[in-house]
Amino acid sequence: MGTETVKARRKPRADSIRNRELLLEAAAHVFSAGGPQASLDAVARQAGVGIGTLYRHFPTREDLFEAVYRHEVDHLGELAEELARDPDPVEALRKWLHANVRLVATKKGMIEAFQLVAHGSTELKAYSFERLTNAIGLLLHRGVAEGKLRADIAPEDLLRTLVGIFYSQGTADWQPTALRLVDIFVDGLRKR
Amino acid sequence: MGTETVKARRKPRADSIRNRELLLEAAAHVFSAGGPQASLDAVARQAGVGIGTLYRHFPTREDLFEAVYRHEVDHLGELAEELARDPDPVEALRKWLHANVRLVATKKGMIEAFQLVAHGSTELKAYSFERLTNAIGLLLHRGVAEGKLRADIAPEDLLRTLVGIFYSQGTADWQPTALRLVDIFVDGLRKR
DNA sequence: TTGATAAACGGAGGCATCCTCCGTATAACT
DNA sequence: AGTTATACGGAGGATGCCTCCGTTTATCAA
Repeated sequence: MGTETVKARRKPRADSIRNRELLLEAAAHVFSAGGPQASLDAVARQAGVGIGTLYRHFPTREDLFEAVYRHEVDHLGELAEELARDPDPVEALRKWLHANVRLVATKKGMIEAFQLVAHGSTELKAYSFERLTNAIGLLLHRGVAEGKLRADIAPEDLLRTLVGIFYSQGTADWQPTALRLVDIFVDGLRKR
Repeated sequence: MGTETVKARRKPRADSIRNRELLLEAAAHVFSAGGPQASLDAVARQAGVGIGTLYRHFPTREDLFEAVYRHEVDHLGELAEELARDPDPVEALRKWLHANVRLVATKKGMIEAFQLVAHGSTELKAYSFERLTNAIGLLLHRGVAEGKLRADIAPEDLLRTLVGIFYSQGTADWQPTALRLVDIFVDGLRKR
């Protein structure tokens, strides 16, 4: 009795971690261009790894979708932390929102993939919502503290507005409009 | 000058028309079970025609989706015209709404396909909306004329309510709930 | 360092699906 | 009954899916 049940686990191999990263970047690229039904062989090729490696990391297409999505959300979160050190808080907020527009524009094919996977995982939705809300909160907070932004808007509201701007837009050539709407909105947030 | 520019076109071949119909029915069946990514070979097999015939009628998968959708909408329209001759107008309305629930339930896989194609064709959306609104109007009108139904509801409102009932339902086992909601609603429409 | 070994890698291969192409069949017309 | 426009079927080459396993390599203990 009382045998060692906790296996002393090795730390993950460096190549494994690296390949996972390569795959996520390649997948974002390929799905952006080809939509959700793009070839997984193409993803592996783009990443420069074997197809077996792809399947080991992401057994199903949905697993890959989900991981890519998380990855992108995390990127936005990190970008917010970076921009939080920008000297001009209003400009920082504007930049971050623009990054969102650019992301959605570039990754149009990916969005469809997300809609497919989002149906399943509410956990994923909750995670994204929280992560993005925090990112916005970070940027808003500084602006308010420095007296440059109005204090009466919650991060959730801003996020929902952003989503609304994306959602209401049709397919073609919506990007300039979305950027304009974002600018107008940010301008409205400015404290006079 | 003035040469005959209008070619005297033969009337379409009977087998062509028949095969088209067979394909649409087979497609509804196969997509219902297998979702939007179901094999087109399977559709042709189910219809009992060659794969070449399928591709001649519907060059792309989306063409097939769209045609199947139109076909189903037309079915609902025809059903409404049939039910309009039912002696009991309230019962007729109830039957028609139930047919809608059953359609959506049976053709769950198809719904996903529609969402994919609906993004593209607003023309299709407009067509469906009009056709279904007319169907409802037909059924409502008789009930109102005979003093069996309240007069203060527009066909569009009923259609939107129906869509709402479908949309708000989750995935599993929603059908009984939807039927119950429809019944409650129809009961509410009854003139006391 | 140097094995030992758990962990990860690559890609061949078998099977499914896609879609084109063209020889054959047949319905519509005369 | 003959002609011809039109449609049919399905073989076949290309591509994609996913598993399986022999090979490679990073980690760890000595």
